[in-house]
Amino acid sequence: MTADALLPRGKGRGYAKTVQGHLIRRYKRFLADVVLPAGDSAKGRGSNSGGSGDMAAAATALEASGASSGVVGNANNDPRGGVTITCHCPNTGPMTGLLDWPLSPVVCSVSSAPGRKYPHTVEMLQVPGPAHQGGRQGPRRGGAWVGVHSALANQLVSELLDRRLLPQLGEWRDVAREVPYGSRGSRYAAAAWPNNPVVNSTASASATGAPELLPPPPRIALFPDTVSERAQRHVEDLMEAVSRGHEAPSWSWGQQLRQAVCVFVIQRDDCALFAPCAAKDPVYARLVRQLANNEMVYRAVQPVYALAVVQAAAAGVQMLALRTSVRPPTTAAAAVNVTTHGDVEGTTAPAAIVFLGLAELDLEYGSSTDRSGVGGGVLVAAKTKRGRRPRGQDGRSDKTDVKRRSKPKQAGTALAGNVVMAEGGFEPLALAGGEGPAREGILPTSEWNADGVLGDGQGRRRGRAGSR
DNA sequence: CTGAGGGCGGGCATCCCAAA
DNA sequence: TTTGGGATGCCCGCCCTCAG
Repeated sequence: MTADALLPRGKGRGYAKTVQGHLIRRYKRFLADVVLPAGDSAKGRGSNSGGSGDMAAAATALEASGASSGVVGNANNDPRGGVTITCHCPNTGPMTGLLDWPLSPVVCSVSSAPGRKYPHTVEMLQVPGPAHQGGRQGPRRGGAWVGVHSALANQLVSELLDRRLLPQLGEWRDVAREVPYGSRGSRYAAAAWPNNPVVNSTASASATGAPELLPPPPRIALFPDTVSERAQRHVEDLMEAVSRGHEAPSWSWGQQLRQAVCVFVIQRDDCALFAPCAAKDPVYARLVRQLANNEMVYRAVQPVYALAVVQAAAAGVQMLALRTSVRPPTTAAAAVNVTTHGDVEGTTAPAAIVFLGLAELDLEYGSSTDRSGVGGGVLVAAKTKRGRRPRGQDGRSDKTDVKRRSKPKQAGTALAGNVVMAEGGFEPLALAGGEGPAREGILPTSEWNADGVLGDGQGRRRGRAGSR
């Protein structure tokens, strides 16, 4: 296995200073309140410093007081023994499964960039270890660190291309970043040219759902953890690229695209598998599955699921899942020399994220196994319950309008484990478990309710922070 | 070099309609 | 008239690209 210390470096994303604390709450999408040990406040500290003792004391005080809410400012003295600050939380998703426990340990970077309202950025969060998966014990030890910074995935792929750490893509000479592609103007993390023309679409995947649903072995990292129109658009663009021989984009030095790669970056090291999350976004899962079924290339470098490899063809979209280990800069593990391969020399920490190699893909999770269509609900373009005409041109007054109308909840019909796609006829998708091959640790579809979440109705609420 | 604008998508206040 | 709930659209902070 290859272990290569990667980010932070380059593109101004270094962690010159970090602080460790405990997450109080995440709210307003991009904000989070974090309590720091007394004395740490907003100054930050060098990446090699410690301070876990003070932090634990602050956490203990918080636990004793039962703190879980309360409005705080940007760096206020907290009467419970610590200092509470407001941080920027650069994750666009609901962070499903990561916010289920109070006072999770977090690592924040401290930026000196002028103009920032909140200098702290939440970079990673620790989830419970196996001994705590069944409860809500608060601060815990030994759990996995999970990277929550979505933009790191793009940077990671770019850096892997720079350092020739993805031999599965063949050979390439030039690399372009943030390349626009497709008729809808999507941007992609990187493109490599020539030898093997490549478009990379990256997605940051974290284990979705309550962790107790995904016990080891094996844990499965699922993506997306919400309905993501953007993720669907990326997959569609890649499919279009390989199926139609898309005209040469501006970054391709005049050559036509022939190969596309969809890269998933798993920002945690406790997941052995990656799978598209049909439960959260059945449309996206269907598209990912089409990449394999359309006789496009699907290469599982670790061929655990040979049935997926069968779908490989001469040319098409390649699916890659990258395992990474996210580590606080203060840990000893991040400060050691790590082994690399090829022409890359060993790197010394501070490492925020370590590339471990490729993860196994499981495209059969969420695949179609039941074509009876029984119990399905119409997902796409469901008519509103009251027949109200949407305002604006094309019936779409803004982007959120589109997003909301695609939500399964508005279909008005219980999904009951199967989702019927309105376009292209009926195509039931068996969600977790279902009629398909049972996967240990995954709840059967009978446990899912009409929203496609846990049967007790708690899953939706658990997956959201700052709900009303 | 600087400023404008787009993208990200859930939160939230408000509007609006159907049913009681 | 009241109530409940779906629909609507702005807001949030940061990063990046592009135009001037």
